Amino acid sequence: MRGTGSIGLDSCGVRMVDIGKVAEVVAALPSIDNLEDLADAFGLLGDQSRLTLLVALLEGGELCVCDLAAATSMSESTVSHALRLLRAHRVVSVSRRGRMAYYRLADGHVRLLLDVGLAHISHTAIMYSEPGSESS
Amino acid sequence: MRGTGSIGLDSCGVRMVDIGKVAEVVAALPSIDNLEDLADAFGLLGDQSRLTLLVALLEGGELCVCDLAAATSMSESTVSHALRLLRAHRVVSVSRRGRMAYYRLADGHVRLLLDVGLAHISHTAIMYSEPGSESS
DNA sequence: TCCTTATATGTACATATAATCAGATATTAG
DNA sequence: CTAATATCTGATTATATGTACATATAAGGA
Repeated sequence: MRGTGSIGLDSCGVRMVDIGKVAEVVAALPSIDNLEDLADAFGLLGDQSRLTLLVALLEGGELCVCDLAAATSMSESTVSHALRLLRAHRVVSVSRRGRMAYYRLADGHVRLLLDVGLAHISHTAIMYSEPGSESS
Repeated sequence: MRGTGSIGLDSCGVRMVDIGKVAEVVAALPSIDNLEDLADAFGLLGDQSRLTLLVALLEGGELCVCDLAAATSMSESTVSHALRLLRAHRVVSVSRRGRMAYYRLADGHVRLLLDVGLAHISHTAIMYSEPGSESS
């Protein structure tokens, strides 16, 4: 069921070229919820302030708010707001000792994504991959 | 130079608790430009429409605009706009054959990030990792 | 208790972003 | 050339998002 090349309409009138392939892709797509969650996670990493804080935590292991602010040249308020969001999404976790709050990465996913991302930007610039023989 | 625990101010009056660690983190942080690029890349994946299109391309290999629209239940215009952004950032590439435009993933980085992300959402939910002994 | 420190929060504002619609471009067929 | 098809683009609008400022909470020290 591939490469039919047929042009057709589904029952709702949606135009398609390769009906078989579309069906294949639809079947392979994750659920809307999963895609939403994943987009959400990527979105959290898609802001420079938050990403910088996370990388700082990746490097430093555990840092208090004011050290995070110092290390990233951000205001403590900005840092606190960003951490609140990250906290809400369980990306970082806090240990309160005395009047300080020490943050660290709490999420294995994000740690891996950060590693993958950092590994590639350190390879100088962008690396384009060959088209790749895709598949059925 | 770790765990000094000293509280101090730098020459510009920035408050810090662990000066040594802050210096360490600052030294280890990627350049602003790199962080910007990385945040940018994550940001592209941080939208459900774009992410869905990219996953569709990851599964389908190469699809024309109308098939992408059909597979993702989005309007062709929305798809086209999203693809334009992705094209501008070299995340996808086009082959125009006749009056059709066939898109595919063009960027090895993104493919890897998608794989990592998808692998983890398929592991049901979130996996928390242990704190990790931070370093030096 | 009062004052200072460390962090958290609310609100407002300014900017950015994405979806939609209408129209433009480009390609093929007749 | 004209008509039809596939994709692209621009403008508008609605919503989301990041940031700054002011204030609130909470802890420790005098």
